[in-house]
This record gives sequence, C-alpha cells and structure tokens, in this order.
Amino acid sequence: MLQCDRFRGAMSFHTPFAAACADFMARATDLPAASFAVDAPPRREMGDFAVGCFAAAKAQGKNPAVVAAEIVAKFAPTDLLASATAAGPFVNFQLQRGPVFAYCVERAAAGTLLPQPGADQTICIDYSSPNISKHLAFHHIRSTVIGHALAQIFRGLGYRVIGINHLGDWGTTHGMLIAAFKKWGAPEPIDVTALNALYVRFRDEMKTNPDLENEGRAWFKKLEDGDAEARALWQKFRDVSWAEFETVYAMLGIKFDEIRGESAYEPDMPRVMAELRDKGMVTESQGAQVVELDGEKTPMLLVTKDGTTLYATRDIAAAQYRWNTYHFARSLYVVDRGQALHFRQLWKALAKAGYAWSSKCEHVPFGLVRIGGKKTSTRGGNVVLLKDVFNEASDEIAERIQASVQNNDRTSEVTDIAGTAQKVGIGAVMFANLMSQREKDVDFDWEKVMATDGDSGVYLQYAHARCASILRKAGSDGHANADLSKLTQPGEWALARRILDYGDMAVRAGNNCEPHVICHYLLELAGDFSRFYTAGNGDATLRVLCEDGHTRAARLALTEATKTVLAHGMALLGLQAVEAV
RNA sequence: GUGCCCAUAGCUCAGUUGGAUAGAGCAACUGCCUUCUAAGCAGUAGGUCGCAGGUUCGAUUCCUGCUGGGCACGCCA
Repeated sequence: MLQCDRFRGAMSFHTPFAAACADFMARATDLPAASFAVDAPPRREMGDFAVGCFAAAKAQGKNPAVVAAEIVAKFAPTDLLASATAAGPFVNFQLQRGPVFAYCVERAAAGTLLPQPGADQTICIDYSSPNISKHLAFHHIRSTVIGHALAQIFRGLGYRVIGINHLGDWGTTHGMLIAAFKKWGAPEPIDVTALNALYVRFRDEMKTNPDLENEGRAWFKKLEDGDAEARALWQKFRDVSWAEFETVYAMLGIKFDEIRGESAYEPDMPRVMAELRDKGMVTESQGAQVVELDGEKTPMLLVTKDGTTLYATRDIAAAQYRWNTYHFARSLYVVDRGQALHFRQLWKALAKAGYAWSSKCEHVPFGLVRIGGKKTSTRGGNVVLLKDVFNEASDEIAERIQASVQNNDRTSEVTDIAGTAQKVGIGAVMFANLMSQREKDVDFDWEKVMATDGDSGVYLQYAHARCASILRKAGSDGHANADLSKLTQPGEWALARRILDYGDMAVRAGNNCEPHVICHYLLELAGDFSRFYTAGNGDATLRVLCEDGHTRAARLALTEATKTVLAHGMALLGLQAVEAV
C-alpha cells in the first residue's frame, strides 16, 4: 500500500547510521556534525540517507553541487557506510546492510526500539475529561484516543506519564441537573440516559421559563456551599456516570493514573482567589470578578455575579496542583480547538501570577467531529454513542473473519473470534481517528468508520497476523543467531531500512504531539512487509519458509523483528495486535 | 466586527524547522490465488498544490493581501 517516503524531513540522528553520515560530512567540510540534517532521499534507489550541501556551500562561498562532488571525493567505505554519491547538491549514502539488519533484529529482540529522551521527566496529560451525567459520545473519541496515544508514546520514550481524567463534574450545569431531578425525578435505577434526558428537558423548558435558570443556579450555589442534599444527589449522578464511562474505557484498554474532576479543586477556590487578589490581579466587572490580560479583548472570568466559581478558576487550581504534585516537564491538555481562547487566557493568567512553569503548559487542540455536516450536540440530539460504534465495528469484523475463511477456503487460525473481532474492530475505529492531523475536523460516517481495506488499522492487523502465522508455521525452526548475510533481496532491505526509522518517528510524534506520524509509519512498514510477503507468492524461493535453512532462519528473524515493531507501534496508538485474523 | 484555524487528484488525506520528478487510500479501469492468509500484490488513469503578489539560488512549505469554509469571542464546560 503506502510506498512513498513521506517522512523525508525526519532526521535519524539517534541511529549510529545517520550519525555516521553526519560525522563524515563534518570531517569532509570541517563544519560541526550538527549542522547537517540527515534525510531520506525522495526515492529508495537513490540511497539510504541524504545530506544537502547548501549550508556548507554557503560557508565556503561555492556552488552546492561542486561542494557535494568534493565531499564525495573524500569518501572511503566504513563499517557502517558503503558508499557516497553526489546527486546535484546532495550527498546520498548507501549503508552497509549487514549491520543494519543486525541492528534491527537485535533492537527488536531486546525491546530497545525507542530512544529514552524522557528519563527522569514527568509529563501530565489531561485527556478524555468528559462531563458527568452525559454519555460518552462519538466526539469524545478524539480527546480520549489522541490523549491515550500520546500517553503511550511518551511512556515508550521513557517519560513518567500521568494520564489525568479531569471530569467535568462541577459547575452550573450540575445545579441545573439537580433542579431538574427535584422537579421531575427519574426512574430507579438511574442511568446516564435518564440523567441526560433530564438535562435536555431542563434546557428546553428554560427557553420558555426563565425562572428555571435561576433555580439551577441556586442549586449549584447550594452544591458549592456544601448543602447535604445537593451533595448527595451530585455524588449519585457522578457514580452512575463513572460506572458507564469505565465500561467504555475498558473496551479501549485505557486506565487513567488520576481521576480527579473539577470538583476536587472546589476546596482550593478561596485560596486561589485570595492569592490572585494579593497579587492585585482581580478586578470587578459587571458584578463578576475577572482578571484583565494583556492583548485580550475580554478578561478571564473567575467568579460569577452569583459568587460561584467558573472553570477557569478551577483550571488555575488544577494547574497548580499538577505542578506542585508532579513538577512536570510538560503539562498537556488534549482539548478541542474551540477552547483555544480559554487556554490562551489561562496560560497568560498563570504567567501574570508569576508561575514560571506556565510555559510548560500546552493546549493540544484537535478539530471537531461533525455528524451530517453539523457539530454534534447532546442537546441537538445528533449524537452517536461511542460504545455503539465499537460494538458495531466489532460485529462487522466478526463477519469479515467468517467471510474471509469461506472465500479463501482455508481453516481459520483465529482461536477467539469475538475477542479478535473486538480488538480489530475497536482498533480500526481508533486508528481512523488518529490517522489524520489532530487539527483537522472530521466527519462521522458509518462507512468510513467501518472501512476494512486500504490504509486502515485492519491493514496493520493483517500484516501482523501474517507475521504471526509464518512464525507459527516455522514451529521449532529456530532463528536465533541467524546468518543475516543471507538477506540479499530488495524487499528484505526495504523492511530493515523502514524499521530503522521507527525510533525517530516516535520521537517526532512525541515532540509535536502528533500520533498520526506513527499511523503513517506503520502503514508503510505494513506495506513493506506485504510486498516482501507477496514476492513469495509466485516464487517459492522468496518465501520466508523456503527450502534453504540458513535463508529461512534469516528471514524468520526479519519477520520476527517486523512483527515486534508492528505490535509495538500499534501499542503506542492504543491498539492491541492480534495473532490471527 | 475582531481573533484563531483550514484550503493539495472526483472523494478522504500525507507531504512539519524552504530542497531532488508533489505521494497514498477510496472510487474507476487492467492483471495476479496449483495461496508461507487475495482484509493482499502489481499496473493504468487522475494535479495551474484556492487566487494574486513578495522574500529566496530554490516556495505546496515563509510573508502580505484577497476569496471560500470552520471555530471562538463574560458570568456553560
């Protein structure tokens, strides 16, 4: 499938091979190695790595192509580099293949595929963070899946990650819900559907009966003042909601390190307000208490005219708590782009309060989910429940497994169809949501969600299952200490060269908070494997399980490494690889 | 009105500190199962990178303006 080299801009400095290219350039030019960006050339046949000579040419006042030719003239093969050729202003390197095969196989076997830039550093990631008393709907998938992927990526890179579910469990909304419940009640046992219905009805009747809004506000005031009845109802709603959320998180395999809603910061409100007042930041505006910020047309509201706090106030307390508790290197908030203004103001307010660590806080925004071209809204009724999508996807995959077995007249190697279908189906939905850039808006479309061919999570699972199948069929045929010099086919080299990039892709995904980098990388790796595999369809000598024992062992080692990287990469995205489909 | 984001093939998207001939998937068309899993592989076709300027040896990429779309702009979160 994917066969372009999409990540030409990616530097591979952490591998000794890319470093060797830069070192050679440095020696040949007397410039520091760091001044050379090591890239991949646009096409495979041109070389394994490429370095442009633009900066060097400028430093010497010469034509880049001339400089490239001069540099190449100084090249002599080394343990890692086989050749260097000038192509216009570029120097293209071919690697010594044996060491690359060995590097990939050893790293995969040892489980040391990723560099560890995160050692001794903590990253807080606030993600998913749904409002209680509402269902987890399809649009929650974005924060949940992107946040989880980032958590997995940073864990892979050696960071200590604190995944935080900052539940929306405080605020006027919850006062309205209590008011609605007091007014109309709900059948026992109460569930999220009933709570959501109460809220929708309340908002609806509020349009014609403005008194309701005041009732809702009054109940929130009581809640914030510690009224026993209000607290008991709120606690009940929260428990019911969490019970439902937990079943969906279990489907996704997500466990949070901290489940701490907005309500947890309610006791801190007086202290936060006192602190900001002491710093002279708080002013009054139309009955509310606000902070004026440089470059902002509107101030940030801290306390309403009713005397209740707002989410900005609680976010200040939460940010302080996270810093004081974790001393994070980065504190990420995976929240939709619509809240960009809120976060911009929050960082400014924290900076104004003198917290140097405010610069470590980042909003990681993502685009909207639309259904039928419209923004989803619980109140508007155009919601699709997340669990329904997952169940539908799992059912669809289960059917596909059966159909595949029939169509190909083979016996299934799947031992647990239901379990496999769930991993593949849910994984496919997750993958589809991670594949494009975060900030793009996405349209919900059943057909797109269920797509099982082409660039999809299913394609990765299929490639992984093929690796697993081959290794199963190899049985006791060992491939430890295989003679990797037997790997001479172009398809084998393509695989190894791709595996070499894995660590860089993870680093880049982490730096930019862009899981889609991993998605596209894995599609390419799976594509390389599929071509490697298919070469054996017409020619038995090209199969992994070929006649020659030494070649077979070497190919098995490469297959094992590929399988390991596929599974590892899928895990970074929150997907669980299956052994058969 | 102000601010932020987006615009690449019929559709959905990659292309990320400016670099070599702009690439995939879907849809269309053509091949490949005497099969290490055809949920796959190979191929054909499909582009004035929204428009106009600017910077540069070089711009899909950076800057300005314009057009079109999205989102956000005080007591919800």
